[in-house]
Amino acid sequence: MTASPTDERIRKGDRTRRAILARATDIASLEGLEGLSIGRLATDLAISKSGVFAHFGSKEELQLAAIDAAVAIYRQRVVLPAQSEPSGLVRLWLLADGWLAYSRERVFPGGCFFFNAQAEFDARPGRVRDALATASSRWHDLLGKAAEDARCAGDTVADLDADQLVFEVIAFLEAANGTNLLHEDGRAYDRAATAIRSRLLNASTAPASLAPRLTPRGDLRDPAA
Amino acid sequence: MTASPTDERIRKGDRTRRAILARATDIASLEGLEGLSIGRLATDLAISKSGVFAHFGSKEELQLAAIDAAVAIYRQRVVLPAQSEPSGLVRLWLLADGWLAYSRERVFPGGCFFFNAQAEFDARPGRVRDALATASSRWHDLLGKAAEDARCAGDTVADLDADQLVFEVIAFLEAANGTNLLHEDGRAYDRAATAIRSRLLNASTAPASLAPRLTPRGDLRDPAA
DNA sequence: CCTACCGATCGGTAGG
DNA sequence: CCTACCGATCGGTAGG
Repeated sequence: MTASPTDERIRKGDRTRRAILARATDIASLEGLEGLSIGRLATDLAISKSGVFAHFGSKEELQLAAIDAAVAIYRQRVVLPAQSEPSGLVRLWLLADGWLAYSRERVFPGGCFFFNAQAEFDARPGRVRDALATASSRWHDLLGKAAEDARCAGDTVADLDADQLVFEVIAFLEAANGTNLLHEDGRAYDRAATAIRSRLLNASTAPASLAPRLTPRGDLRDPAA
Repeated sequence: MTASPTDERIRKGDRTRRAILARATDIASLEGLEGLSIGRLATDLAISKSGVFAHFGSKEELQLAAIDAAVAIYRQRVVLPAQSEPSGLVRLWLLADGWLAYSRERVFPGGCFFFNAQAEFDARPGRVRDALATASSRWHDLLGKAAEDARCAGDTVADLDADQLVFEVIAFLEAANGTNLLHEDGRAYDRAATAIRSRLLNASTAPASLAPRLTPRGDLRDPAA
């Protein structure tokens, strides 16, 4: 069976929707989710304003769809690569190091999509803020689970405060992103990696054997360097 | 000599300007420096739009004036109270603890003015971004000077990396502000205070005598509690 | 500080 | 997906 004209039309609609969202997440990372305007998206993509509008129905729905799209990219880029790692502390490191690469390599041109969106909406009640808070909680929980796994496996000091550790790790990630963007200072990523490595070794019961596994991403991709 | 009509008019103009900027910094902390609109300021203050406009000449100048006003409040509230402290490490603590109080007590209703403004402008070149980068650098330098003072006085380990310590302290402050705003979680401030205290004690050559001086602000104001 | 106005852009709608 | 349109609001100006 060949594709029907209806299938074709649906597929084309999906492609347009994806193109809109790709542009929307980029713009939002640079100028904010509120700075995102339907008219500008239309101009950039050379379609009509109402053509963009029809895909979402309101600006708020567009913002929510952009958040979903950004979550999917984040999952692919930061979360998935670390999921097969069995050791909690090493998984925590891979997640953190993957996040630093995600920020440094400008997967979104304005730096971490969520960093900007959260600062923008943290004082504005509504569905957008709720969606951002949920995404943030999931990320916290993912790191928290890795820390708890490590503790249950006896890889950390018995009285490890997993929430405190996660708070500190995330603080370093966001500070690296923010400092790098505002001051164009690449050392911020090194400072964050140093701080996180130090915290993980401090929590570990076997720092000597953990240390060589906390290598930066670049070393893994290019072992000859 | 009594005040001339001209003096009177100048004084009234100053009062209006101050009222505009007080409102402007509050709005900007909640909705961003770009979300700040001249028309809305005029409505809120019950004066005409061009009346607001005349004080600044452009929206960018209004934004720059709002940053200056926020810097003055920040100085008064966070920087000055710690300046008389002779010990570098204790001064660093007082600055950090004062910052947490400034965020927690919502000196600006949307949390730290600079946290929001920096996330908003860190990817937009221009005078506003430059002013924010300068303010950020001054804050970094102020904390860095306190750390260097401590090191020169022999209060820290000899090979202390002052920039690394400052990076970590600021990371904890901003994470506390962001987490508290997005999740309405007061524990974020305790986590930041715990983390900073731990870092300072770790850097100190005399942690046992330093520890009792790293008390939270509330304890100082109400010793009976 | 005011009124009155400008062109541009905003989100959103009607009708196709 | 389109054209054509709506009221509201934006930053900014003219003239006082």
